[in-house]
Amino acid sequence: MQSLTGLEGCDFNETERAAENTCGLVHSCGFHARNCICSELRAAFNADLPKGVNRFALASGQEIEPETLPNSPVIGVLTGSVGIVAHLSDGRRTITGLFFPGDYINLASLNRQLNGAITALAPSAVQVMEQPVFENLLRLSSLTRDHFMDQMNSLLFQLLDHSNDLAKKTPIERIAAFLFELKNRTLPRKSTQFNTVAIPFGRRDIADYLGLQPETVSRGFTTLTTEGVINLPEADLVTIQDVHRLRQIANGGRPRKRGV
Amino acid sequence: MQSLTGLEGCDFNETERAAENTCGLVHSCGFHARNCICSELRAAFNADLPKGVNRFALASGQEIEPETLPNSPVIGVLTGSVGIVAHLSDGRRTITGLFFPGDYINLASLNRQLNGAITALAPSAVQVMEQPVFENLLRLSSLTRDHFMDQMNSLLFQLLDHSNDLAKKTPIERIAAFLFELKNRTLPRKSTQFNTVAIPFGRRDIADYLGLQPETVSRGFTTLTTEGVINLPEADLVTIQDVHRLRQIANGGRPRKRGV
DNA sequence: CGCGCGCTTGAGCCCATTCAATCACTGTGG
DNA sequence: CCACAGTGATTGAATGGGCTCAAGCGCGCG
Repeated sequence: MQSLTGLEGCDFNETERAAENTCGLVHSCGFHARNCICSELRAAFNADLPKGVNRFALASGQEIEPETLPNSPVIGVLTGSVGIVAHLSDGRRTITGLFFPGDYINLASLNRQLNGAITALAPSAVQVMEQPVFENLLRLSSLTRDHFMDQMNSLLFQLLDHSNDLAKKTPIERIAAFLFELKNRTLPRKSTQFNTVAIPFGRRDIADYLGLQPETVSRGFTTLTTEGVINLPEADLVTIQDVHRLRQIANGGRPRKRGV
Repeated sequence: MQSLTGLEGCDFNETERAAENTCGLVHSCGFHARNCICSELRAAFNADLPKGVNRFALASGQEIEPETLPNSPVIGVLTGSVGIVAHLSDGRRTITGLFFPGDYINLASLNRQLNGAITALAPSAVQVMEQPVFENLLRLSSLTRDHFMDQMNSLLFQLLDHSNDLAKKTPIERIAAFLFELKNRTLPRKSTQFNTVAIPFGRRDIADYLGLQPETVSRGFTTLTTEGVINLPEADLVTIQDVHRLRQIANGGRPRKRGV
């Protein structure tokens, strides 16, 4: 586990980050998308960070090889963005899954293993729960059970939608859909406006997530900008000018060949 | 629910189909991929088909609109192949998810809804469990809980792999990967040989699942055939001649541009 | 048989990729 | 303070591959 830098306590700024959490607790459990289960964790184990639960700060680009983790744990994302990065034999890179604060990755699977490395796409913090602890928590708290089922199902539907994007959408449509995905999945920062989406990582990662080349992503953004659908004051900040049109595009409003 | 044809009992040939199930029971629960939970269902409710659990036969192409089902049920696939079919505004068609006997689709999600229609890609049979019944079953049987968690996680990893296929693989690579997916996910029929894969639906559906055009799929199959990697004695039957090479291809061994 | 349907094969054309250059920005050291 | 390299985003030009349109073929069915 040399790639993991253990934290003495938590050296990422918790109070600053707490604002990003729905639950608002300083000691976030990482599972705070809808229902916060911090209190459940505390009630079950009488501690905010019981034995078998550890937190790590990950630098941008830092990887966790699933095989190196003990007890096939559950990994919760606290802050930042985490992706599952797979490589083909000739080096092509794909981000198959995207995880934001509140999402979790369950590495416990009897019959199937995860392809790819868990990679921080931006400075991130994760919480690693060893499988026995996790199972205990599930057994003790029905609220947690429900939350997890829901969260898992939600992620599943998300992936189905993403498959839809990758399968038949044109580059611009994919980008439009991606913006909505970000809007839905990431919590809006207080400082930003309504229709503003912060893009949490670079063009290359966007491209690898959308099945495109970085250049194509760049071109897509400029096209959407010149058409007045979006604005990008900075490379990692998008303001949506015409939500209706953008939604139209995301839903197939920009086919390859204009219908004859 | 006019699109559903209710069954008086079960008019699909159970004894014939039972051979396809791991559990081998005549009354298959539809959740028999690894562990059979038929006995759990029976123990919990004292019946093979408790109230709130119904079976339906679906003709090829027949759809179930998720919205028309009561109590956001859990749907288990008993026989055949079921897909989630989504359409873009201009008619482009995508099969975002693929479900085989033993898989299930959980429509209970508080925060997110399923995009697309549940569609039988071949003559199929499904089991619809209303949510309350399902929850009861989960509550009563820890074995079922474990099985479901595992099944869900497995499906999730499957989808991640599929995203990898769609994002960066060339058509031929996708087809190769698809063959392995079929090989892994569908139970081999007794009558067939070792390295034989039965393709359970047509080119169009394959194309919509792999994000290609039917013509491209066809071309891909012929290319693989002429290269001696596979044989296709019939349009829906593939025998793998060179497993090693096919795996190589599925893993990125056929880039767009041969390395200069 | 004729018809329909689905799979296969062929020809031409967009358009995303590829290769390459430029630009914007950051941090480092002289 | 500027020069410099390094990184990432953007823009440009040319290519090739998958899509589109279309025809041919094989098979089951009325």
